[in-house]
Amino acid sequence: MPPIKVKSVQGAPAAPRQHKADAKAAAQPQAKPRALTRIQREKQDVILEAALEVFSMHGFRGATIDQIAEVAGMSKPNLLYYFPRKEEIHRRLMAALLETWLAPLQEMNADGDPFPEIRSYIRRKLEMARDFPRESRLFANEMLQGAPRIIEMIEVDLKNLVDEKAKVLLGWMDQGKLARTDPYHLIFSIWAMTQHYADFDVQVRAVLGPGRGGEGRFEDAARYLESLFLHGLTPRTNTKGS
Amino acid sequence: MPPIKVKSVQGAPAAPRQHKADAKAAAQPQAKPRALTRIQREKQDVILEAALEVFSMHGFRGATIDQIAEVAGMSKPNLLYYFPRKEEIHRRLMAALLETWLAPLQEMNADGDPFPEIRSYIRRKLEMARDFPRESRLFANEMLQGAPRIIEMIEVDLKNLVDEKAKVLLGWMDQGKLARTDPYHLIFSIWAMTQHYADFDVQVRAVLGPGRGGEGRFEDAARYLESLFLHGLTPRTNTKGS
DNA sequence: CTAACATTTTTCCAACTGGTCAAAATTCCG
DNA sequence: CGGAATTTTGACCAGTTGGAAAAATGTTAG
Repeated sequence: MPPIKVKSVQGAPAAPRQHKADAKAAAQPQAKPRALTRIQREKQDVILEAALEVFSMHGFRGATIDQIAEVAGMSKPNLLYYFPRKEEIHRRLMAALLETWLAPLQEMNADGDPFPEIRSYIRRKLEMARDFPRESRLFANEMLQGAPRIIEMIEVDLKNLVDEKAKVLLGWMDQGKLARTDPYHLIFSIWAMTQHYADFDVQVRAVLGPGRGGEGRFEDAARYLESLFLHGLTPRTNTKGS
Repeated sequence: MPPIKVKSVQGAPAAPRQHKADAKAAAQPQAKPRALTRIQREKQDVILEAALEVFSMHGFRGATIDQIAEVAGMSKPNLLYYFPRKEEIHRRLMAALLETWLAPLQEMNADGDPFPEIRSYIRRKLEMARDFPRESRLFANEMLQGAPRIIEMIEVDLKNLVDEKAKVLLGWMDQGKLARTDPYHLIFSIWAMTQHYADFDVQVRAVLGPGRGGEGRFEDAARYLESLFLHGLTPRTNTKGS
């Protein structure tokens, strides 16, 4: 599983509070947003990075602005200069996350063959669990709370995407290229297993122990999942494959 | 999947703060714990139930005593009469939870045949996801935070149990009754998929939509998982099984 | 260099947090 | 019933929380 390049969690700009710039020169019909400065871009990134760290561990309510500010290496009021409220930070994080999160599924291609496609989808998701565990936990935290801040995106964007890919899977089944099962639960199972290695990482490492819980665990997981999805657990005596 | 009976989350007693009973009659070498009264048992149950609700949604730090007290229908000081601190409530919840959580795996029997055993393990876990989603989320929340309060139980009790069951699986593989794969990741995959239906329930329901997201979703999941674990996704033209 | 703007710090606040305490209300039991 | 023990309440507290205001300091284009 070679290194992959996925942009870290970072979304569209949101200029810092325009101070009391609205009081003076009210002549302008719209306050011109005035492109972000270098410092703004940098600091916002630092803050989002710190917020990812904290939110992903403690959830929205369990995270405090002070803590995020400390991790970001700045004072709380300074942080609040860039993001006027806690919710705003979280929103930015979630918006960027969702894009990143859906990308692997989008890549699943109807013109390809099911097994290579599913195999590489699993690989990509597993790489994300390995390389972006905090993003994974941020997502999981939001889900555990009932997804209050992203429910409509789940119900619309995600649902549409899954519906579309479920049709692709059904198409493959009709062509006899894939066992006939529930395409939705098929997708869920891939999500579940790959998320697991990020979200329950402590447990995975503790159970595997120091010997097998090292970096190799993702390779082992990938191999296991491939064989599970390919043949299940039924023993095959004629083991002649590569 | 018929209804199952698993005791709700409730652990060993922990007598309420003995007031300032220690000041008077210091003659006694050990203060006799004095069995719990009816009210104590009842109220503690009510509190634990409320705490389960709140902790499972917001995690330890995100939950507040006031909120738990409100859900439990009592005042905060009254709640604190039964559990002197927040951590105590959480501990009780976790202790009871772990027992309940490990039970299904313990039941997996080396003398049985692998497929019926694995099949019913999956069923039991899925039933727990359906019937005790809050317990599942409580567990997930603790994991997401790095399991600070139960790490040693994970590293000892859980690890031992899994090591033992991994040997059972390996035994089956040696007998040619089960495909040769990684037994640890096999167990992880069952955990992952079944937890998913409790922890990511919002997502599952939203994606399945009102039509298929109803009660039947657990039956569908059970059927899908059975066929996945049995044969994987490879199409079988000679569909002659029952 | 300097005015205009961007950034940072200091100070402050009201609401909320986990938790205490004594007094009042209730329950229990002989 | 009556007294002892248990349970509940209301007032309170120190520390934390999200956030506001304004003053102080940097930065940069003209």
